[in-house]
Amino acid sequence: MPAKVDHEARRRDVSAAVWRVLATEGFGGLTLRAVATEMGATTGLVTHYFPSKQALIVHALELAEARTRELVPSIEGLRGLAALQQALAGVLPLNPEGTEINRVWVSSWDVALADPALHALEKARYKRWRARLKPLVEQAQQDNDLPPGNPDDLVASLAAFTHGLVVQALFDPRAFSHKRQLHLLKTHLEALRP
Amino acid sequence: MPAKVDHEARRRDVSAAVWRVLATEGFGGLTLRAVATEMGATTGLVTHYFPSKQALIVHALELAEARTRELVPSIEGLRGLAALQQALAGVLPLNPEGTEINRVWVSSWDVALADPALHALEKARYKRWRARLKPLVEQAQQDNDLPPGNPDDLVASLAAFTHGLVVQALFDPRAFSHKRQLHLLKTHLEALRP
DNA sequence: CGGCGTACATAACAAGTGTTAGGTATCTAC
DNA sequence: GTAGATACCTAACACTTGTTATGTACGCCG
Repeated sequence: MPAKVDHEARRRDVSAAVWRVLATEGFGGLTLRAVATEMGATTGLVTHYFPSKQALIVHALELAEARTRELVPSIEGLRGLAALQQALAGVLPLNPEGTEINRVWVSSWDVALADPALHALEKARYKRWRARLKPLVEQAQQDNDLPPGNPDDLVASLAAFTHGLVVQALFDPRAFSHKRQLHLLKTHLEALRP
Repeated sequence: MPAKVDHEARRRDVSAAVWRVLATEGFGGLTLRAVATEMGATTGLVTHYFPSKQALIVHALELAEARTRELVPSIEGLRGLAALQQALAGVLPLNPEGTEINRVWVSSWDVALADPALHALEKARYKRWRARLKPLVEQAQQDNDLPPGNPDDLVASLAAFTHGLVVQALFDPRAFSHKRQLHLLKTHLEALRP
């Protein structure tokens, strides 16, 4: 069983190329050739690591989720509203990588809405995100920093606010500077305080 | 100068076909052939009314905006918070047509992020939407139904909340029933009341 | 009725698509 | 050193893509 190259590492190289293509061209521009030339190789290499384009897309989406998770700064040491604010701010396009990730994310919604399998994946991803936010919301409610009521509703509303802000910021980064995004988030959370 | 067919009417037929394709396949599936077969014609007809695919895309986006505007129910007789709630609720995917429009809308963000010209159009569209909401927000502030402060910030936040809700509802219509969407909107506005 | 310009079908085009099949080099294991 | 498996390139495949040119039918104006 030969192992002249590190299979996993090489696969990550392909991943990186996929990512770069997505960040610049969006899902509409994701082709095997684009990925191949991006890493100075041929389609043969790409298909060697990913059996089909569908597999490549799925992988790209997993990648986006993973990157999102590691982008969001640690909320260790924080709890309640402060942790929540940190968690939400971490999703915003406040730096080049955050912008990149969100571009990929938003751009994926086209394929995700058209393809049932991807649709299901995206739906599950949203669910997971809300589940991760929920305990923070509940803490904030206990601290009387957020109004009482169904925490699931609050989580959904906050997720909505955040992603809606992401989209607007992507299309008009000038009007939605980093400072303003954070200000909007902060003000929004304060306005909700009972 | 012959006029055996109503040029404008025929053009609208093409429009309708474009729309049906977008609603089912998204922008990724928008091709001249798809439009042509959708209306039982050939690519020759399509190109006769739209010189290029880019023109077709631009037209499709204008169509989406027009449909959105006529979808939103009249807010005549209403003012302030009530009008605002109505205006925002009108954007939500609460019926088949609303769902269709939003699907097209969200799906367009892929191409819109990748193409500079479309990017500019989308940015302008967002700006127009916020401008239309602004007077309602200001009225609501005067009525003390919304907290004081920069109205532009409030508008952006409400637009964010609404569109973020749209996206979540598109991906999980079961979890975001019509009733719940309206409930979330109502609760959200109430929570903002000073 | 003859000419002209519009409306569209037909069809070809070059380019780009995902997928698949050899082919070759190179390493490991014996 | 030989056998076998992996890594990757080359190249072809069958389509699909947007665009363009050609042909034809047909209503209007003179």
